[in-house]
Amino acid sequence: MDEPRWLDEREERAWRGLMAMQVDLAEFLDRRLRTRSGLSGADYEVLAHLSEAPEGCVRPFVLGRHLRWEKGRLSQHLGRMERRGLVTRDPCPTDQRGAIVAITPRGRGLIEAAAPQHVADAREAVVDHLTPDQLEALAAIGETVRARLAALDERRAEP
Amino acid sequence: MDEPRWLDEREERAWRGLMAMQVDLAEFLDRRLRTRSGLSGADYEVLAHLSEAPEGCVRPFVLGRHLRWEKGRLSQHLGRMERRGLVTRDPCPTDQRGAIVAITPRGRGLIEAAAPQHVADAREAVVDHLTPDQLEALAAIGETVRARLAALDERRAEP
DNA sequence: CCGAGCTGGTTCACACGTCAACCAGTCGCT
DNA sequence: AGCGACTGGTTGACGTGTGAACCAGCTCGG
Repeated sequence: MDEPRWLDEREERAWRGLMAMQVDLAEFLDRRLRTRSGLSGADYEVLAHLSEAPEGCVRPFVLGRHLRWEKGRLSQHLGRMERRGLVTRDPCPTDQRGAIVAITPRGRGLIEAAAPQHVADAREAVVDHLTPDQLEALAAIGETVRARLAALDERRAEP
Repeated sequence: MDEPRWLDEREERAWRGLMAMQVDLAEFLDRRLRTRSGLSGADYEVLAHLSEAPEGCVRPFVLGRHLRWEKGRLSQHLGRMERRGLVTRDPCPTDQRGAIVAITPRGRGLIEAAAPQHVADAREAVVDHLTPDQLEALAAIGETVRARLAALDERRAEP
């Protein structure tokens, strides 16, 4: 276990580049979203899902599965969004313990205004400045890494 | 402004891949660090910088510049780290208003144990599973994106 | 039909980040 | 020397994420 195998120069550049890009990009996107639309990244994801759902309403646990959020987080975030009038929560008629979240007109208005802006941000920061080859490479890398992480997660789940 | 220009399929794959990888990877690294070393990502970065400094001590504002953290954040985080005995804060002899942060033996022990683990995590999740070409591509992409973000930031700074 | 266990949700305590206000010490200009 | 601007740092309010405890309703085997 005391055989570190440090990164060589190429690996170091790639790794540091990835980490730095990750931080800067997340910060940029979140700030843009927040200042232009008054939404956080989390708000955006919730509203995006909700706006695509038929009738604009979903059971929270379904939302949680898609977003891969813990239920506590989701519950709290929905509470805040409800307070801001982006979303409503009503008791579910078919399951007495459950709820049903619906997007409000206000929420829909915000997400519909925010979405094109967000895409423009993605273009401005990343997409429009990479070559087709780089886009392909990025997609492949994302694929690979996510597969690795999923495998590592599974192995942890069933010892 | 109502000309969205949505992403085509290639762009969409790359963008979604990047976003998903970003979330999963951050979560993975942070969890590994936390469960194996009891350190958060933020702790790790602070201790890494401190352990590389001569004498193991630095002025907070220097630390802040390198990490690109806001000063409030840094101050609070150092407070928490001090409470946990990872770090000490003493008044600076040459500047009466300032402080000087030093890593404790306990902090040094933790970071020295954590660092090889962290590199191993980086390998396990990413580095070891990409080809040299992909590593090059990743470095170049990171470079490009960071340059873009820096340019966008500058433009905001001086209208 | 009834109790054990599961599931959907909420809540609490805590760690963390941002922003703005604030304080004291330092610097620069006259 | 003195005053205003700047700088290093702390603090408080608030939004957000994690983990665990908790509760009510559902479900399934005996």
